[in-house]
Amino acid sequence: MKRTQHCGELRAAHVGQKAILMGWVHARRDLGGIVFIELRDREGNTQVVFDPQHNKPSWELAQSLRSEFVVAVEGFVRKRPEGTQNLKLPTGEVELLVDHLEILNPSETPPFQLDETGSAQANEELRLQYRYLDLRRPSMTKNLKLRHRVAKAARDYFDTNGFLEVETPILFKSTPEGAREYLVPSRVNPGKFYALPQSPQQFKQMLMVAGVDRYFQIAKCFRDEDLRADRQPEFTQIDVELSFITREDMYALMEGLLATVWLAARGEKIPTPFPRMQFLEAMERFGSDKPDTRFGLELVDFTKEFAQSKFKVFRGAVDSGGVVKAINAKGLASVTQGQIETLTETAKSFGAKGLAFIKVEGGEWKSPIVKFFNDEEKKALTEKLKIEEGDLILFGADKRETVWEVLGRLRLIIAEILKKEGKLKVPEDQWNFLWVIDFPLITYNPESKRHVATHHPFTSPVVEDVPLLDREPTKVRGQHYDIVLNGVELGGGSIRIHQPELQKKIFEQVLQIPPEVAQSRFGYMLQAFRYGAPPHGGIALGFDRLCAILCGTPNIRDVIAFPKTAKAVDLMTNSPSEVEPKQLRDLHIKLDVEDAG
RNA sequence: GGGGGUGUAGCUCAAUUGGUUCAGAGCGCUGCCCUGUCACGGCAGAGGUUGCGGGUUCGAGCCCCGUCACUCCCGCCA
Repeated sequence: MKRTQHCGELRAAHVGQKAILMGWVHARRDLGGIVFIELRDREGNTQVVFDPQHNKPSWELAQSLRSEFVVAVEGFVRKRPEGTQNLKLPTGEVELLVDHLEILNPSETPPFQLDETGSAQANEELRLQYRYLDLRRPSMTKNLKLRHRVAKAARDYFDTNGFLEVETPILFKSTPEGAREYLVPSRVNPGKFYALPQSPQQFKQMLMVAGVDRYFQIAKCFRDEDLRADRQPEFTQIDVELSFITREDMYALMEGLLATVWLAARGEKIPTPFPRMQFLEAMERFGSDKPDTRFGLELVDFTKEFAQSKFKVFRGAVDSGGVVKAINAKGLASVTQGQIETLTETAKSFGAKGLAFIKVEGGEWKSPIVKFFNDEEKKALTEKLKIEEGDLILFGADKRETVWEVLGRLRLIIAEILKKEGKLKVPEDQWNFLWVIDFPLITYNPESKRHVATHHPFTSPVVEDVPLLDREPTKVRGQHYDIVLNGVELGGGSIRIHQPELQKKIFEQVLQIPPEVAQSRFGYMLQAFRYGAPPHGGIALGFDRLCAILCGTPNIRDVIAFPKTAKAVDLMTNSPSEVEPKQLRDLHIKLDVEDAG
């Protein structure tokens, strides 16, 4: 038997034709005299009918069918009797009357039910253990398909625009800057290791030196860091690099890509060009470099107003060079003491000394601090925060970075609370794309007491800021850009340094990497740049995150066929696992762990 | 490394303050009945070391300690 159609294909137009379908028994409805089977494959469901008056042997065999049996059915397509059409199914106008049934493979009773209309979904641990069953569920199949369509649209887009897809090595060199790497021991080079790439960054820059001009890759990347709902140890990036471009070229290119992808995946037109926001503005208004601009709750500055305040906490912050900012949590005066405590704890965990607040209730400001405010200060607050009955005002007064961080986090928490209480609507299908630009090239890290690259050390400074590199490196802006969507960092990139002297200066003078270390890690790069490296720049988008957003799930595991748990374990294959002593001997590795197997 | 949540039947969950619903419901599963169902229906039935180990108590699914797994967050992710 050879399959003639898939299970989502038959329509009224096929009525009268012979058809052979193959698939899984999705549901069995045995009415005693007549048996209905809903047959499922990747493309959909079709009702097949076993009628003893039509074909007795098939009907008899159909008694033994159970969930998830794999079967082939041969029969003819007929219109369902009047009144029995199922408008919920695309194939619901017709059914297949079976002449011949073949059980290709029986199935044990699945550990969880695969239908999605009935009982609630099984927990994720079980789903991951039996991922091959979980992926049969139509909602997961839908995610796999959407992911494919996005990848296909991206490939076509890049192809149309003159890009070459080039694969880069998975076995790479260890470069301990940045994320922790997965190491791979080399058998033929005892004691030496490869590392799996955190990204193809250095290779794609070498491809530019190689004259590839326009490169892209849908690239696997690896980071041995702790996981999150939106972070897996191995993940996929849409990786892009071009020669002879400016930032403006990059914005237009990526806007075109995302518009293409949204059209392909969701059939939606998204407006381009995307708005742009400077890093400083994002931090001042939203307390985040990836602001969700779908709702307000913006940070409002009161540094000037409280510079002479009698309230010592605010005045002290201003006197020592800090800022005073506030947000109005509209309608949250109903906040409980417990919630205030939680918010205060959150604020403290991000470096605040406390959390000053005002509840506006019953026409008065209820707050332990309001007695310190004079009329002018109250007036400024009322006007700039548009204070009304029922509002809750939260303050941050500290170093400006601390206030950004604290109020930025509180803003998101408050939005969640307001959403739950129905006081704030954040549309899920509104797409607020945003370029965040003009990041500082260099950030001072107080813990290591040295300057670090905000993005990565290959990012080119803004040309007119280069003279500041020696005197005030943190004032230098980088030619870096992030693409943000609804508060999620979709990706980022930069125009790169292509001059060997400037690159060497960044490594050695600014980032204080010892020359011999810079030479051993990046020497080949500095050398390559001496052989006519074109000006170039690139970007990388988080492909899993992109797909998750398009699928409407907050969890990237839902768009990855075989993801790992929060402890980086694959529950289906039980990896990682112990290895044979011989394997370790071959690799010249001795273990130093308790309970080693 | 730290903090929060969860763990009871194959699955999803319930079980008032520790004590007459000390193990229950729906779905699934098994058997029987049923010729137009599509969340089919009806009848009957099987199925439990309440994650694991300890402790407190006259008595623990519930309280305490430890541990394991999953999950969310912080740190981390150039």
